[in-house]
Amino acid sequence: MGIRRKLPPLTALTAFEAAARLSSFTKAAAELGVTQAAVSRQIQLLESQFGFPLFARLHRKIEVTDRGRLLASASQEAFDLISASVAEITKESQETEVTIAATVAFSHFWLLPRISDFSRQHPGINLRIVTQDNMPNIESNKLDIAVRFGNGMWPDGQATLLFDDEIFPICSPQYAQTAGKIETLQELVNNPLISNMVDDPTWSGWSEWLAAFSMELPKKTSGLRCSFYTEAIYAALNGQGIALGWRHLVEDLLIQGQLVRVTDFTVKTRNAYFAVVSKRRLPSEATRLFQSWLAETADAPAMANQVTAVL
Amino acid sequence: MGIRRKLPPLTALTAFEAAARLSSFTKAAAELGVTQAAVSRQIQLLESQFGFPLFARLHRKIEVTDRGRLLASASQEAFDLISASVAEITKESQETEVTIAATVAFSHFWLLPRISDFSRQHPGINLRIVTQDNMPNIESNKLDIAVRFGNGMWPDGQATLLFDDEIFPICSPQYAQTAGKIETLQELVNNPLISNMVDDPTWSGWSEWLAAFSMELPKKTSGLRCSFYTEAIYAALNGQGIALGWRHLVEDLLIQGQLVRVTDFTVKTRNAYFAVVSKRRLPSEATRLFQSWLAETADAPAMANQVTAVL
DNA sequence: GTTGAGCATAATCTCGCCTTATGTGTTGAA
DNA sequence: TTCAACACATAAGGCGAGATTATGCTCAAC
Repeated sequence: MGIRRKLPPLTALTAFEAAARLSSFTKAAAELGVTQAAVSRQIQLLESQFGFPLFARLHRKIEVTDRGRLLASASQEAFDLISASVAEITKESQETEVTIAATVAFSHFWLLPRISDFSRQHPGINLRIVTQDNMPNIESNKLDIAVRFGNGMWPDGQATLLFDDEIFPICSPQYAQTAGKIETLQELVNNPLISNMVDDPTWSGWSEWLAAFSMELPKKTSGLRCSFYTEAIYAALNGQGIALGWRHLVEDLLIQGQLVRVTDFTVKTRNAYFAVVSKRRLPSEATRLFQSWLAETADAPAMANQVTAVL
Repeated sequence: MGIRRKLPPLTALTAFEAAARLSSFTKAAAELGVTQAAVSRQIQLLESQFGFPLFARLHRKIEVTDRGRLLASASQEAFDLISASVAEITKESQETEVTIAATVAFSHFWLLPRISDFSRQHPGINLRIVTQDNMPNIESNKLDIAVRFGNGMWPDGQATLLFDDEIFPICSPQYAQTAGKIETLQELVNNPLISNMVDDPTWSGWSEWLAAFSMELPKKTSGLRCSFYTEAIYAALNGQGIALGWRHLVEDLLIQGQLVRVTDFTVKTRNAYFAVVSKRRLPSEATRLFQSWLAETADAPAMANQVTAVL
């Protein structure tokens, strides 16, 4: 459909769209700043070109036909689209605020511990972080950047890869000491396994993790069942059992020695973390700076000396 | 935004859109059937009006700027929208096929038992029924009508109410006889309660139904747990316990005496059944006929003599 | 250095679109 | 019934947006 499409005369279409919206040639003419006759002619032109009427001429009013209604709604959408785009590229705001959306876990364990580094580099830029687990819509929530986990295909924005991830069991050093050496997955599942509620289908829980090694989660398992991933990690920090650690989320805690890995078994996730920006909006300079900082920081090795969130 | 929007010259915009898409003024000119100079002038006009370049002029090629890219993508979408709409209203097909989407339960218990009536009235129209539980997209699946359960607000189409619904417990006559009289909800929950898996948030299960009477579903309940609603109803028909009956779905079976109500407790649903048609497409005569048949039949009382699906 | 591909610029023309003026049909008040 | 008023249609004519033709400019390739 892209190439060689047949478009009706667009000036005529604007006249038609206004007339349909206002249900009046005269009002449409006033809105467009032309005479009523001009609108009448333009619409006749369209109608003769299509070969059917767009309006039913009633006594002192007009009424769009079914076909006309369809065309009017499409035209209105189209012109709104153009108009919004023009407004977007025309406005020259020195935007100093950047709004970022991320999940609770990502925010807490990755973004917030690192964010001060960005603010130090760019003191003039104000960051607003929207922490929300269900995927927010970029347009309607006025987001500049959303950090999402998935396959990189989203309809509302352009995604750039931050990093893949992998998942492995972790626990506190104390717990590891008392539990003793864990060699097999069978030994592993005899420990209390800390899990959390998931409604995100891309998220992996214990049963999916074990399934990667063709193992089933035993019917009867002990271990906490938390509402959020953050709580699961804190439970592990408190020595209450073994949780699933997502590498980039727990890396700081591993380096600081607050968590340890209990086995070498690990699962690489099929999905990955992406930074998503709107297709519709022009990224401000501040947004662009944040995006490149995000990409750089995602590439950089985890920092041991990093101060981690409230512990 | 609707009124008095400021649009750039649209002919210039078509030139720009083509140039951006083809990355060449010359090719754009060829596509539009004008000279290269014309395209060049139009784009200059746009640029001077905006006050910034839309293309970076490189040596033997051009490259859209960031702002240009945004405008180009919006323009392309807009023109595609118009072009599609024009194609839709221009085509004059005597469509004789109507494609209807509905859930498994609605299809099985309501639509299919009644459909022959429509075919008898309109032998020339071929019906294609897409039975699918997750909500299909109207545009991409080329649906003419979708029957949906919800609040009537969907972004992709215009909904007209078919009927409200209510939910009450039902079982087979044999089961009712052996179970004896059921007066209270407490007696009710002591029976095996047949349920089915739900992922639809608008769907109500036993716990939601009981909650309407400020009652909790006991932790320990007996009763089958089916994958689909249809299976739950068949389980009830087989006398395996008490299921939740949706009035319009089980009405035929009630009238035929294959199912009976066990209590007068009933819950009116907040949502309702709607027939949804695309905003983008012009309903064919056949579609319109089917839609009015649907509305009439939904209004009509249930028919006892109706032959019901394979039993 | 010469060539040539692709965009810019200038001068000119023309037809698409607007305006003015008037016609037609319907309605509602006198 | 009549007539004024309102809303869209139609006709004639003018003007300017946008097309054309012709030529210039620039830079990479040979």
